[in-house]
Amino acid sequence: MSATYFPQIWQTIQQIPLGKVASYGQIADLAGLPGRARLVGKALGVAPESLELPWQRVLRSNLTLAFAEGSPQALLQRSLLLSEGVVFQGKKVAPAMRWHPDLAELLYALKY
DNA sequence: ACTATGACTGATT
DNA sequence: TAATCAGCCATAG
Repeated sequence: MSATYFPQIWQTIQQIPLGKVASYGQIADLAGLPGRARLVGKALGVAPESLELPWQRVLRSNLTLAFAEGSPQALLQRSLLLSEGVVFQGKKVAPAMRWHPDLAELLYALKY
């Protein structure tokens, strides 16, 4: 019972639709791991690149990027999001871009 | 066993 | 709006 959680987290992140964003805590909740937002960050950090996770769609609960402003990673994330149509309001992503998953559909998708 | 450390949060000030 | 604080909990050393 430890890194066993990672696949579940990765799968949940895969469900984030193009042009939408979710917070670390939200992913943790959806993955059945309430209160483990930090674990989500960890899981992303160690995720195999072959999974091609939409990591850029995961940000803080206040809709800001988790990486330091101006850092290479933050710049990349920002451009990736912009390229898929995500709208920014200053440093934050527009609230309307948040992902509101249908629980039934999500659980169905995660069965596989 | 203990401490430090996060791609975090929510409440409080 | 912004800074602080206290929880959070799996990992690493």
